[in-house]
Amino acid sequence: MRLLSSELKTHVGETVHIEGWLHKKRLLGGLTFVNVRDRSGLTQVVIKDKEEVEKLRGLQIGTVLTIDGTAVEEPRAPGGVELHDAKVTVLVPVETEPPIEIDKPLSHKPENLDTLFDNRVLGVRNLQEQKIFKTRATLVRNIREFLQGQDFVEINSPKIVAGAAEGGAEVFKLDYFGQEATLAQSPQLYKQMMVGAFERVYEIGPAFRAEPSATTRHVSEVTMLDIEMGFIEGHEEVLDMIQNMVYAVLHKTYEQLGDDLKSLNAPELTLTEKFPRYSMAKIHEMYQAATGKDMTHEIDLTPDEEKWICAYAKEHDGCEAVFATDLPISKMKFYHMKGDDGASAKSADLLFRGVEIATCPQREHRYDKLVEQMKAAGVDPEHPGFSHYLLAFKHGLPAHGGCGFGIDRFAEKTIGLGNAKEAILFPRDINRLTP
RNA sequence: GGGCUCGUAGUGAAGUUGGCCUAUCACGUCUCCCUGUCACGGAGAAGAUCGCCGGUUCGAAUCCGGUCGAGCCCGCCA
Repeated sequence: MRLLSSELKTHVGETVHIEGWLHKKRLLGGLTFVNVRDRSGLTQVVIKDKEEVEKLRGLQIGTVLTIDGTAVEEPRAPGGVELHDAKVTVLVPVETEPPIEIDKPLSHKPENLDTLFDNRVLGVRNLQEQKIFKTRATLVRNIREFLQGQDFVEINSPKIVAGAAEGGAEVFKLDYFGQEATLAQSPQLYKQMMVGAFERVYEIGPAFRAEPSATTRHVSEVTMLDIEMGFIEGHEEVLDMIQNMVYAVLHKTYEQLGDDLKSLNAPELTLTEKFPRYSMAKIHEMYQAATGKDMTHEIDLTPDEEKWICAYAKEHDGCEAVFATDLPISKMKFYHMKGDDGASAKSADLLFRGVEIATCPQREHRYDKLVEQMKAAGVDPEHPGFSHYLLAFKHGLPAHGGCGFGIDRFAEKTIGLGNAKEAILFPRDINRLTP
């Protein structure tokens, strides 16, 4: 019966059997320490029998083995328990040394992330690297828990779609049994349609962007959290929901994984329950006053402004998350709702630790207005790709809004990494299609 | 798409105003020593035609041209 490393402390004094990977050997002469890795962590095994140690001669990290031994309480051992009188059985011997470090933290210049990604399969055996992906998984789990607690229904929309429904961004085209199809760049239209059924829906899944972007923030296959909620009283209600989610999810994750985050050098969490909100115009103004650089002609925040306003909000408001509200109408898509002033859209970007992680607009839910905005945007409402979309509106959609929220960037910034790709197991960008 | 930068043992880095480079260091690997290590320690060894092609020069990791690969920034966005 196999025990996990985390279970040993409740089996002190017993003869136990563990299975895992050879993670580290330390030969001290008459005494050898062997670390065995399993899904719950490391077990320290103490071997004095020279014949048992010889079984591991020439075998590299990654060797699959079992150990039978006695669990002994030992304050000097990591975790307070170790195995004595160990019998080693090698199941899968590994004689090739790993191409990258497994038993020590990895280090790399940004230029050499390539080595990291090329060897990702083995790199994630590194416990430090694993923490990145366990953190990411915890963030996602906590997001699901929060949204389910708010009566959101998780949906899955198709990723193979007919034509560029949304327009704008570049899409990947593919042959679909003779028809031209594209990979979905967002579940946007589908989640809106589903408001008519469930009021509150969300989806966590891939979105495909064929933009030839090459930055630390962009990949061509991105994991998006899409949220949409109906019967809102106003745009503020959408922002409140997202703010409350981010606040709850980050606090919970920091509580659950505090030690891991610390060892990854993640920044201390600095959040207020209410995230500060500044209009885009106000940010341009404050940025100009602070730096002398005039960005008021920019329709969006520049990356430098995003960093600046986050630093400002942390310093001035004690919060690392901040909303940039009242996005200019020139940035508005046809399904967004115009602001009351007519010059802005009811939309806001959520910025966290220097980067945009979500866009949170209210949608235009009135059929006639929507059709009007589609025409104004050069989108043909008669196009077959939009008939089902409009059907939902014709048969009654309440006021609604939501967000597109980048999971990759959220994980990256939570951990304090320098590149969103580091938070993606197998990133896809202009140059990378494998592994 | 535009701009800038980088390419040196399996891994991470130093060297880049040409000569002291027969290329340095750390990790890893191999051999030996070591009974409480936990980034163990000690002694030794192997491992690099300095991305590739060409040029300048008495002499090139270093300078020039080309080429391939990668990174960062901008645009765009999550």
